[in-house]
Amino acid sequence: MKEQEYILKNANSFELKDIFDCGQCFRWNEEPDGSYTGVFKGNVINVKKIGKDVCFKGLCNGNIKGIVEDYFDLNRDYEKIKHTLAKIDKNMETSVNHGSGIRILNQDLWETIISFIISANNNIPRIKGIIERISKNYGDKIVWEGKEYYSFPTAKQLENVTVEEYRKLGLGFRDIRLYETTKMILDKKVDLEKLKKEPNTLIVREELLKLSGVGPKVADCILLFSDLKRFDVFPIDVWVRRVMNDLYIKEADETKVSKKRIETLAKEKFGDLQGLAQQYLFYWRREA
DNA sequence: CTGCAGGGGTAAA
DNA sequence: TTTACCCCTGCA
Repeated sequence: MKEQEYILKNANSFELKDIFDCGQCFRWNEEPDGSYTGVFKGNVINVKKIGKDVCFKGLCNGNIKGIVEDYFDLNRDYEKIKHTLAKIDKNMETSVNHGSGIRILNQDLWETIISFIISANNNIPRIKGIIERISKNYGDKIVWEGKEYYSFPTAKQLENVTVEEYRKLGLGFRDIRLYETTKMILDKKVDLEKLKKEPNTLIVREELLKLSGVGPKVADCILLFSDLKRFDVFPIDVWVRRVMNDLYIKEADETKVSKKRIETLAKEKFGDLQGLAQQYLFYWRREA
């Protein structure tokens, strides 16, 4: 672990609030100076926006430039993506403008699976608290600038954690799901390394659905927000259902709209960019 | 202060 | 297709 710094000059499509508040991640916290500090893949990084430049600094287990280029998806042309989406219709133009600084992070697959299992029927403050407690109890301590941080535990580190211990950390009915999924992954009933190599999104999705606590919505979130990085998925939660109904379907009762109908609509409207479209729409609607 | 609905879904009936 | 599920928060 080495203290390092990297400055990305003249960044476009990169706003801290948009990236960290758009619902994709749970381990970034705002500092008094407006920067954010987070722990990912064993690194502790602080990100600060200075004018149009982005300053990354922290403790890294490799070269910081490579690490943040990968994690923050810096090599993808978001300007082009936004332009394409904004041309679809007025709604997309508005939502893309609202979340113009969004980047879809390449988060660790294992951590993303566990995090989104915890997210089921739950709210963000509580999800963040649970993940923090899991990390503090079972992850590795990292000290940087006098403060303690904890890496997200590996599957191996959770191997002997009991359902009761999870319950004490506030997981509620998700305790058994975490326990079973950890076991399935350790036993390679679902092989995460194989998943990363599988090009067919539908096959990966089927595999993820085998995990306890992973249903359609959580599976799609994992596909989109982890380093599996699939944009041809459309996670449908209450907010996305709401925004899609308000903009395009206009049923009196949005809960009556079938998932199938929303999925079909998303595919024909947004095609292979539907995952990104979902994120702009979701973020826009939730903040409205 | 007590009571109760509901939250970024899943699994079982 | 409907319902219960743990825990916390907001609000009547």
